[in-house]
Amino acid sequence: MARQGLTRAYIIQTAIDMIESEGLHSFSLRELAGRLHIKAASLYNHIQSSDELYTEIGYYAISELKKVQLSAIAGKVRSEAVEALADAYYRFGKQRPEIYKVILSLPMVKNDAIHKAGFDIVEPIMTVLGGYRLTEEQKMHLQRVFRSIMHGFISQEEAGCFRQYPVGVGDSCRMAVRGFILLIENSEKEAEI
Amino acid sequence: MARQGLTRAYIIQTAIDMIESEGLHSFSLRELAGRLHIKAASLYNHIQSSDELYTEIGYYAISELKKVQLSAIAGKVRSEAVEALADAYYRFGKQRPEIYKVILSLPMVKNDAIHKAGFDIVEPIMTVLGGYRLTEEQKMHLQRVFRSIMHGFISQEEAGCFRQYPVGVGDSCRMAVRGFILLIENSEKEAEI
DNA sequence: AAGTAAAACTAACGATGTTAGTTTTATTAT
DNA sequence: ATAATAAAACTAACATCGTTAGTTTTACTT
Repeated sequence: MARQGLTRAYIIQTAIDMIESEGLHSFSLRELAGRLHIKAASLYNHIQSSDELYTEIGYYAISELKKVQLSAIAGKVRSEAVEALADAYYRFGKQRPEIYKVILSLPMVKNDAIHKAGFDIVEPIMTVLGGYRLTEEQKMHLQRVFRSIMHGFISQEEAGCFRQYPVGVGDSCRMAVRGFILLIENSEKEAEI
Repeated sequence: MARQGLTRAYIIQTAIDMIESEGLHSFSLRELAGRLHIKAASLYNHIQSSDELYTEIGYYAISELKKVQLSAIAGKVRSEAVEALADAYYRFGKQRPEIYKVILSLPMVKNDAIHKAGFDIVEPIMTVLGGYRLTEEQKMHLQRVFRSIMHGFISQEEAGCFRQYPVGVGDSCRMAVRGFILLIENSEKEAEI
């Protein structure tokens, strides 16, 4: 039964839907095939391997994350932009944790297209940092600091590492962002000398 | 062949050695059993499940991480202690990445003993923060900020997310710690008012 | 109407964690 | 020293996983 209308894009989207609704850990090629009313082996007519599928899903996640970040900083600059960016990042990780996890599983070692994805991750924060008077080297460092803070909060909260104390994690995160802004402003002063 | 001298502790230690030397992803109960010269099914005379084994390994990793942190801050206070703590944390994650990964896979949802492990993770940074004039709530937030920064750097560098720019990741991390210290000092001023 | 290529199928392989039931060993009690 | 017991090994099997090989069916092209 060579069914028509079963495209690669549709398969990937179905996989994304399943991962978002039922979790990454319970996802398998056989479940995906079942949802598409085909056998698992038939998937290999559309994809080369499960790695390839996860890579595609990772690309999707990165582009979604980039999208919410760019729309969050639209029309904003400096500290206001930083706060909006952080808020968008945090909300994405909290609202779509399963898809977010896929990003990290991306084999960044690989070549070609992954390079592009790497810049998609970096672009929003680099744009915001462009609003400050900083050297290129400072921007490279600060971009990493921002991503570390945000990823640290998201992944640890998701893992349940932040349950110990009765204070809101969102508040903790905003405090971290305040510290990050302090660091940017401090770096700006150093750059002026 | 009911071999003598095959204790639960020895099995766990063997698993740790294997994970550290050959990586978490290539570890399996059958490989572990092979190294111990028994069959995989026989492992179940000593452990209840692979989850239990990973939990034990996670406890080990947490205690090791706590150890290096506590020895790093011995005799130090305030910013010097923060920097030493961060340095020890970063080095641990970099030198023992496979074991570090197990910590996060710990099912923090669970009850009882995991609670203790949670406090082992928090204790060193809370000790250092004790050297500042901060409210309890500030300490709770700042402890999370510290852990997020450190975990963010370690896990993203390990995942290869920091390959884009030709500046040292260690330098980026030290910059983040400087920002964290700025945030602490800033919080201290607010607490005094 | 015949040919071709895409896309489905069945069947199987090796690996994973795990369980049930059996046999061996080491220690304890008689 | 011998018999009983409990611990710890065994074999065999199950379901699930990703994946491959080879076959059959479908839909489009000539």
